[in-house]
Amino acid sequence: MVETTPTRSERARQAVLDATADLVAEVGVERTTIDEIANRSGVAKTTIYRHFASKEVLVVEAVHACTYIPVVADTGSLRNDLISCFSGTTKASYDGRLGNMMLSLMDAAQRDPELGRLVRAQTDQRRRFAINVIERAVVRGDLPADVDVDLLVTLLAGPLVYTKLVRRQRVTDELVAAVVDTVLARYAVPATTD
Amino acid sequence: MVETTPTRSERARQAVLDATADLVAEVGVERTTIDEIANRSGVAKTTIYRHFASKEVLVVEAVHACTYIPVVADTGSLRNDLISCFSGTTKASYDGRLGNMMLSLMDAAQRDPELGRLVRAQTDQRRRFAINVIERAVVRGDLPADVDVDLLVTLLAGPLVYTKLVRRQRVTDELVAAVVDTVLARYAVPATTD
DNA sequence: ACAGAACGCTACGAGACCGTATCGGCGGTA
DNA sequence: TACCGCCGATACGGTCTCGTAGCGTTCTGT
Repeated sequence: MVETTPTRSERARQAVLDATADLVAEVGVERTTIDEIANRSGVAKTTIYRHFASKEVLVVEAVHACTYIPVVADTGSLRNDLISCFSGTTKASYDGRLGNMMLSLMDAAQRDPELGRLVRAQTDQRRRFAINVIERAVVRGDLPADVDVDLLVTLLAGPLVYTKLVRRQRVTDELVAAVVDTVLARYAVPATTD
Repeated sequence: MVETTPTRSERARQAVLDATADLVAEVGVERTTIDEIANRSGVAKTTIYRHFASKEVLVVEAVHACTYIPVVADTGSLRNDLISCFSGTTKASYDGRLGNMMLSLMDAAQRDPELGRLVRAQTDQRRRFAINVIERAVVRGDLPADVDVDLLVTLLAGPLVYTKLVRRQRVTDELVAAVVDTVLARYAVPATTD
């Protein structure tokens, strides 16, 4: 990652992407307008269209640009790794802009194939982190070999996503731990948990 | 419920509400327009405004009108009641129109207080069914008295909602049973489940 | 049958938004 | 310094949507 001085063009482009992400987080995809992006970013509407072919393309790029990848620990403990995984995912996904735009994004994704792919890729990636943790545990023998990994991830991620998106409550570390412990109680070898 | 012959006015009103609910389910709250409602319903736009003050009011009423209440069994078995509860809720909520409009509704609810209240009331009602089942089980002694009811409902509802709204997969009876069994494994008295 | 209420149709003004054209100005480079 | 590329500002045409007005038509109860 060499830090080059950004050109004028790059600065404008970045300002536009930032303003777009902010706006999508605030008012949703549908209510985000090019004129307002121009106001917020200080970049002229004409210039925006020099960089992005349409509003849809811009939104996709802006959302894509603000999805980043959390770091998941590998401590050798299934419980700890899962908590790390879901805490990280939660913090990355649900605090700040990305969290605020998720509902609007998923809604818009129902009708925009490009956004649909983006949201699905995002979801799949989140799940993959958990799947990796689980598969490591299977290898270690901490989980039975025939465990339904897909179901397990859903049992873990579901309550957290539901808490955030539907109930609109904060996903605390306590909740993450409670969810992990409850679900593991079904599968895991008798743990030294408590 | 005496079935009276609907007046002309009532027929128009109902047609409008129906078309609105259809449209919201198809294209979402934001993209639903009065003109299209007029086309679909066969009711003139002028008449729509004679019945409903604004688009927002109409949408709220239309959505409200298509939320109905599932019947939850009371079999005396915690597992069976929970499965009945969540199967019923799932079928009522996530098949058909209501299921298709949930995402758009929750998104719009972030910015429309009236819709927000509606969605919250809907969510709370769904949860209350499960809470009732759980509290009956506590009274029977099938669950410890100090069980965290709120957490328990979240653990049960979360994976199902997540499957439907985020993963966009069908919520099968098998999934409901798997979720219930997994979560109960943590709390319940050793069951005769399998 | 008749009067009043309710509806349908067409047209309209106002505002929001999209995307483009035009032109003047600033900024990096030879 | 002179130039070319990129940006900013303004304005515009076109479309969509809301909500209303005017007027003729149809229904409903008496």
